[in-house]
Amino acid sequence: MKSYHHGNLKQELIDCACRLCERDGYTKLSIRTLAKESGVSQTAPYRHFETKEALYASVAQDGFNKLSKAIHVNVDKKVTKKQIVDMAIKYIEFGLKNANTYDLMFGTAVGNFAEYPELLESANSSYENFRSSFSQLANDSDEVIAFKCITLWSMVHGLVGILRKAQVVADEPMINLEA
Amino acid sequence: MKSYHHGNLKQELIDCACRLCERDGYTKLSIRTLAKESGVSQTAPYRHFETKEALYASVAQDGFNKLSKAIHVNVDKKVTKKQIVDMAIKYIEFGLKNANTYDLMFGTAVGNFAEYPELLESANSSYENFRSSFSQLANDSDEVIAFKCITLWSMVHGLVGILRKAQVVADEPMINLEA
DNA sequence: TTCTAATGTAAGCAGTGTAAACATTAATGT
DNA sequence: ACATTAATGTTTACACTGCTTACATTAGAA
Repeated sequence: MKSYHHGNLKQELIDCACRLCERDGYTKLSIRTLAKESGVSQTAPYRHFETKEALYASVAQDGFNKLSKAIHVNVDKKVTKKQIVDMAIKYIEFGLKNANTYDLMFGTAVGNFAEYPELLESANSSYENFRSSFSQLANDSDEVIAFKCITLWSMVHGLVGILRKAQVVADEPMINLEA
Repeated sequence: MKSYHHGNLKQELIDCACRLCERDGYTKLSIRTLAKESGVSQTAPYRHFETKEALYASVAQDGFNKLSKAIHVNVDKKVTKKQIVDMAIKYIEFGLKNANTYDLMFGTAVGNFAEYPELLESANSSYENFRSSFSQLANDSDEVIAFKCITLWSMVHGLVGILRKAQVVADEPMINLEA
């Protein structure tokens, strides 16, 4: 006894897409299977996502929101070096533990964030986490803060990529975060 | 007056794939259009590439070979810091100028390099360029050399990713390599 | 209660990767 | 020189994809 209207389809599609993207990688995701999973016709998702890229954008947005939570630092008080290092480690852990979602966030599947304002805001908000932490670390100019951001971000982002690739190439992890 | 056999199909497919992948991104490439481009039936490519991933592997391999050339340093004599910095810059330039190919080399499109021995060798050879440069820079232990490699590689690899993403987000390049 | 916008369905198009059966030719062994 | 075999090409077809169009149902506003 289910009604014609689903009631909460959009959110259910997003949740399901997040799950499947992280499990199998976003390339394996099809709108049809997603619709089937939600017990709805194969074209119903198009009422909520104009294109597949728009769906990807929602998954990526969810990823940035989770990333923000994972690396969040209390910036009301002064921030210590240790907290910055902690943030870096949390970032790397996030990248490795949510590898497939991470690809969606930093890959080319979503071509232009500006087309998805909510995604853009979530992404910028993640960056703001970085920025405000550095601004509470020392009395730096905006330029220096930006430079420190880019430096650390490049390091952790690059490390995530390299570690994953090294795993593929060497068939065993170079660094074990559990240890 | 063309013969039944093409004569040089495999290499022509690779060349064409490299061109199209770099121009449009590897997701836009289809085996059928590739076949059409070479004036051959749509299933002919399968005589030379078992799967599409195998074709990607060839494109990625070509990318690693070009990367090796781009960052190559003469390691017969001692290597200077300036040469290392030059290498880093060349690497970043390569990543930004061959962005789509770079995705194929460091993304997840080719899942396991070990399945493509030639690709694996080209990739390892690129790494060896890094390693041997550092080994001619100072009298370091293998561990220290490896650490320096990972550090620099993470930096440049991460920077390539971040700069590209920032371009997407900010709609204008943060750093202009031409300047 | 009527009208409209939101949300669902059905059918179908053009394109995809790839498998299977068959055709042609180059290479090889006697 | 000729028969055999392996390499390389073609045809046909299947199951799947993103997405469009036309239509059905229903929730909420007038």
